[in-house]
Amino acid sequence: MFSQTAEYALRAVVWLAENAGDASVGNQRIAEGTCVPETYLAKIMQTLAQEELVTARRGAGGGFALNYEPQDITVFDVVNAVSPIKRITSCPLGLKTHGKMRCRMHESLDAALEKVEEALSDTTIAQIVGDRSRPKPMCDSPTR
Amino acid sequence: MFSQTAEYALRAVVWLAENAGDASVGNQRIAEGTCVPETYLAKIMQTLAQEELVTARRGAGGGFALNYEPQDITVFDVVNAVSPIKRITSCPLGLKTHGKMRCRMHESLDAALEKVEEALSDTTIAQIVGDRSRPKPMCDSPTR
DNA sequence: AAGATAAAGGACGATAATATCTTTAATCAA
DNA sequence: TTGATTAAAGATATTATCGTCCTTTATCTT
Repeated sequence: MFSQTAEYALRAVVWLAENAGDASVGNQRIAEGTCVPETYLAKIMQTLAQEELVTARRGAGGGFALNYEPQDITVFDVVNAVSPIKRITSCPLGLKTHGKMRCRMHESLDAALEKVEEALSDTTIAQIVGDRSRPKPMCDSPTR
Repeated sequence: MFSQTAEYALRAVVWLAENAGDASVGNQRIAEGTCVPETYLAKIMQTLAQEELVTARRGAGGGFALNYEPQDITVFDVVNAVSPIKRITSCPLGLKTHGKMRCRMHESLDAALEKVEEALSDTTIAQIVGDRSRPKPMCDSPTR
């Protein structure tokens, strides 16, 4: 239901919130900390940078840093940045007889999508990091 | 978010509820009525038959018929039959340190999945067919 | 200015989802 | 029993997603 890419992006953002503070951290270190394939994470971080969830800096001492405070980033923001939830706002069949109106079936599917948006918007990255009652995600290996 | 396969399966089930009554209808006619590629629909109907949402009969006069009354089939039943919603019931990373416990992040994702299940379970096929205030899905072309 | 570091970008593979085609098996009617 | 009809099943093609690799560009340090 949620793409692998979304899972990876979330791990990276949570890891940054937990381990980076304001400093930039290189892709390689984030990949190690989150058990995400390094080269693929590079692509995902690129997208997150384009969507301005993180800022990217090249060169020595460069890397990625969160562009917002963890309490201002929701799970929805991250998921939506890398694999946008496509709401069904009009008939996907493009039928002239339907016009803009959706049939009951697509209305039902879209209602579910709306619930997803709501649910994902309910959790911030800060909440994930701050929840000491639960295990942290990521790797067994030390988070360095 | 929802697969093409799920969309097709829903169209087929709704179409059957609307047009077939108790009679068996061949795959070809269902495909025409729903604008779904015929050969691909055949595969999907096969799955729906295996999941016992429909009954399949071969040979002349054969085809597919709903195995339950439209009011007893929900959108969730259909979606789940062809592309099951995979709930996140334990740490997807398989970390020893997590055990069965999910981190807050995966808990949040799973909460969204739960909402989807609830939302899709709220609508029955009968409701879709019975809603005269909205356009019907499927094709512009005559329904047969 | 020169070299080292790290992201950007493009090209390329691997895998999974979507879609098609062909053969086989079951069922019905004559 | 024969032929027509229709789903089952398996092989194959197409497309999107996931993942890797290599070259280029920007930035920092010396």
